[in-house]
Amino acid sequence: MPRERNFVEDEVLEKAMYLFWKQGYNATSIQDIVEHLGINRASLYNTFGDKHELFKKSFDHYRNKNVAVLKNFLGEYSDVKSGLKALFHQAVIQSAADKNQMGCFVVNTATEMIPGDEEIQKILKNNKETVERVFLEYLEKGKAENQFSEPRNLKAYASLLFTLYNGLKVVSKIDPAGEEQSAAIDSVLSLIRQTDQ
Amino acid sequence: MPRERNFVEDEVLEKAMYLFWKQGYNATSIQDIVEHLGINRASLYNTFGDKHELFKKSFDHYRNKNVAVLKNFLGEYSDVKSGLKALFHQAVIQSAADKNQMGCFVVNTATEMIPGDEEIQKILKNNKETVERVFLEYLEKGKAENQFSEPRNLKAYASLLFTLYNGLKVVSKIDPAGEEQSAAIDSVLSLIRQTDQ
DNA sequence: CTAATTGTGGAACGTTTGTTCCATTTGTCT
DNA sequence: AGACAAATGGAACAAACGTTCCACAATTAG
Repeated sequence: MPRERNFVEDEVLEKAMYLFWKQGYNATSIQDIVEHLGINRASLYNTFGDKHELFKKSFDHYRNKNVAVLKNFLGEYSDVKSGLKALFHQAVIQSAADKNQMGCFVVNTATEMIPGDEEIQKILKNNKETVERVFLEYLEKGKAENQFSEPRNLKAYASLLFTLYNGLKVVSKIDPAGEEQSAAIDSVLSLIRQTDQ
Repeated sequence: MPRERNFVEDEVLEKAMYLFWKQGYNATSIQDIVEHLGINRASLYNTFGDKHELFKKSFDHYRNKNVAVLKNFLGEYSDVKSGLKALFHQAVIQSAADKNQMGCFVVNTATEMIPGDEEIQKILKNNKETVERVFLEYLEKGKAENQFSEPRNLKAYASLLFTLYNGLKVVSKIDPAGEEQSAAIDSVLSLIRQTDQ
C-alpha cells in the first residue's frame, strides 16, 4: 500500500553516527545530516524523530556494535595478557592511523553531553559497566586458569583498563603519534604477572 | 581621559571560563555569557574579540593557572611516590565532590574541538608536553635521589600518568562515585618501587 | 481504475545564533 | 567649562538553527 522507502535505516544511522562522532552533537546540524545522508528532512523526522532521538539511536548503534567487537576480539586470545596487549596496541595503532582524529564516540559523547543530558549519561554509565564486566570476566577466566597471580583485585584492574582506554582516546586526539603510549600500556600490563615465591 | 571600565578583565575571563568549562564551546552562546557575566555585548567584543578569541583567552587562563598549581602541589612532596599519590587521589576526591560533573576543561576541550580547530589543538599539544615534562622532571628528581629503581623508562611513565589523568577525568563524568578508581591509581603507582636484589 | 496510505521534495515557520552599529553616558585632561 | 576618548546600553542585522507543514509522487489492495 505505502510508497517504498528511498533509504536503508541502518545505512542512515551509520552515516549519522559518523557525523556525530566526528563533529559532536552540538556542532552537527540537521542541515549537515540531510546533506551527507541523502535523506529528506521530513523522512528523517518521520523515521527517527528529532535530533536528540536520532543521536541516541546512532549512539546505541555504535555502542552495541563495539561491545560485540570487543568480546569477539578478546575471545580469540586464550591468554589474557596477550589478548589485552593486542587490544590496547591495536587501539594505539588505530588512533595513529585515524587521520580525522575522531577519537572514540563514547569518550567524545561523555565529555560533551555530561552534565546536562541525564538520558545519555545513563547510557554511558551502562556502557561503562558492560565494558568493565567484559574485562572482569576475561580476567577471572585467566585467573581461574592460573595464567597469573597478580593483580589480586580484578575489579579494580578492570576499572583501570577502562580508565586507561578512555585516557588513550583523549590523548590520541591531542597527539596522534603517541610514541610513548605503547610503552605506557606495557607497563600497565606488566602488573599482570606470576609471582614466583 | 576615557570612561572607566565597569568590570575587571580577569573576573570576566574567570566567569567565561566557567561557562565554557561546564557547557563546552558550542553549547555556550554569547547570550549566555552576557547574562552570566554582567558585561555588555559591545564591551565584550571590544575587550576580548569574538567568541573564539574569548574562548582561547579563558582557556589559556585556566591552563596557566593549573600548571602553576600542579607544580606547587608536587613541590610540597619531596617523596615522589607520595606526591603523585596525593595528586591523583585528590583528583578523585575532587571529581566525586564536583556536583556539576564538569570534569577537566582541558579534556573537555580536547574531545570537543579536535578535529577542526588547529589553533586549539596546538595549545593542547603544548599543554600535554608541559605537563608531561613536569611529571618527568619530578620523576627524575626522585630517581636521582634513589627513591626508586623502577620504572626505568621515565618518559613513558610520565606519559602514562598524563594518560591516566585524562582517563580519570572522563570516567568521573560518567560515574562520579568511582569507588574502584583509588585502587586503580594505587596499582599504577605500585610500579614505582625499589627492586631489592 | 480507484481509493488508500506512506514517503518525498521543498518551502516556510519562529528562534536563536554571532556580530555590528550608534546614540548616549561617563570620565579625564586642558 | 569645554573637548576629547572610551565604555555602555540596546536596537538591529543577516545567517543558521531545529522543526513543521503541505502538495505531490509512488505504491498496493480492492
